[in-house]
Amino acid sequence: MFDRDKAPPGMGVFLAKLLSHSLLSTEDQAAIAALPHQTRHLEPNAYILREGERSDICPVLRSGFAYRQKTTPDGGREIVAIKIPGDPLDFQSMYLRTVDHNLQALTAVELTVIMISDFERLVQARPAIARAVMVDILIEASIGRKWLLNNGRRDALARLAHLLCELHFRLDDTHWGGLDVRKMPLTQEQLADVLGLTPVHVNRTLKALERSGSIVREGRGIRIADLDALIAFADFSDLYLHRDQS
Amino acid sequence: MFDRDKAPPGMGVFLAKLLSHSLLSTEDQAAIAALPHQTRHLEPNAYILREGERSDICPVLRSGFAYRQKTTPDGGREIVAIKIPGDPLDFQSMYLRTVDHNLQALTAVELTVIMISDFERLVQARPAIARAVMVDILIEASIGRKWLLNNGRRDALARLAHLLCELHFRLDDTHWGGLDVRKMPLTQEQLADVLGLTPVHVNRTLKALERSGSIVREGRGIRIADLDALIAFADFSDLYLHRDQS
DNA sequence: GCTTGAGTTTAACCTATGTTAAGCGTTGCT
DNA sequence: AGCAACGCTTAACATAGGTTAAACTCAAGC
Repeated sequence: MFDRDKAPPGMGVFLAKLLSHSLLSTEDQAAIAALPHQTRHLEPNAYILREGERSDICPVLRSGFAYRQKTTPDGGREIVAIKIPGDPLDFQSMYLRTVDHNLQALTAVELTVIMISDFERLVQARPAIARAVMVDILIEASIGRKWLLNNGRRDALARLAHLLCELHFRLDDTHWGGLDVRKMPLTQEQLADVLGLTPVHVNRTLKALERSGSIVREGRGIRIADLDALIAFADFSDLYLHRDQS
Repeated sequence: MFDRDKAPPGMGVFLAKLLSHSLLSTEDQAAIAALPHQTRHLEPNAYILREGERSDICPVLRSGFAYRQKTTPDGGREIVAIKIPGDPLDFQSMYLRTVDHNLQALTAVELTVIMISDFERLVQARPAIARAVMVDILIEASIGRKWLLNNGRRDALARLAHLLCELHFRLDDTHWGGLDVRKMPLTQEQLADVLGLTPVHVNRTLKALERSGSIVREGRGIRIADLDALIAFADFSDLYLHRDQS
């Protein structure tokens, strides 16, 4: 799904992501591109942030996937957000003292790491960038509300279909070509942790979706075979993704 | 729980709320207090915002309770946020074109209504206020993540106990004295819509909590009788409320 | 080309929560 | 006072999804 070699250098994907929902002047864009930053590579499941920590970096996902996760004391885990290439991973620490969830690499990952202090200066100097940050945060919150609705009130089939639709459209936006690909980044166990189900039931539900013809599974990958059918199962509408801010 | 007559006039509760998590200079506070605004009274269940709408107002909850709500086409409803006196109800429309959920009065409600354009001017002129807005938004998002964890991975008892703890501490912050009161604002049906359960099961679970001695029910109200027990059931920690930004 | 281990699949059985439906307060209205 | 209406309670029954456990697949390393 994601080809590391094709990732634009430096801030490229990040800029593309911000531009997908916000307008930024050439100067704003140049200011972002000029930010001092480091690149970091992480293995799958490596922690980027831990709950309770304080963070002074602003990591951006240059390639690969990541997720936010919270756990219960008895070992339950819930994935509360999935982040795709281009996504900023933590604006929150600019404003709140402690991190309230764990942030982990889902796949092998390349991070662009900016110092919070540098980014803060940028945000203070450039209202359009401050605005883009807000928009990004608000869209993630909107996705969270949608997940809350789905996990609370829809059955396993609808939830799974909805998640696949969401990933499809989100990947579409940043021009990675949607989810019709070999490399589904989530294992069935991780899908279960997103949807609030067990891996066993995710397996059953995937089979049901496949039987319906809306998806095809190729090895461990999932390909959307009939997006309209999937949208129907999910009652999917992309309103909550706020893809229309231009 | 809330006594309308004791509400400070104008922007009082709103200021108190912002000050509970952010530092604002006397000038910032004065600028907020000086904002042109209207007062509106609404009946329980009245809509404040509807999904799909565009909004040009920034409503603040001066008294009473409100909730954000989303529905499925087959009539399922999920409450995705509960707002208490002092809470700003919609900063989002300053940044996003359309509203992605419904916002309704839970009880009878007094709103302080500011024009978005006025508030926007304030935010642009005063970085500390912009910051306070961000903090408020981020804390709501953090609460959403916690709900996602609870609804996905904990049983009915833990979820209900957790919600009661949360309301207790949130009401504590804005000095309404916590939740040991006669007037629980949520009906059992509404509790069910928060927790992703059915009203029948909420009833069973309330009885179980009462049998355990951690709560006492007086008429339709709930009083917390043993906060520590409730905290234990819920595995509650207030970290996610970010009550420590001072 | 064998082994290993992570991930998937399947099956049999279990339970927390949902469903339906009826009866029971309170509260507020006339 | 009497009556709606809304919310609460209870019970009997149903089921989506959980649990456990074993077997299977297949890519990666040796």
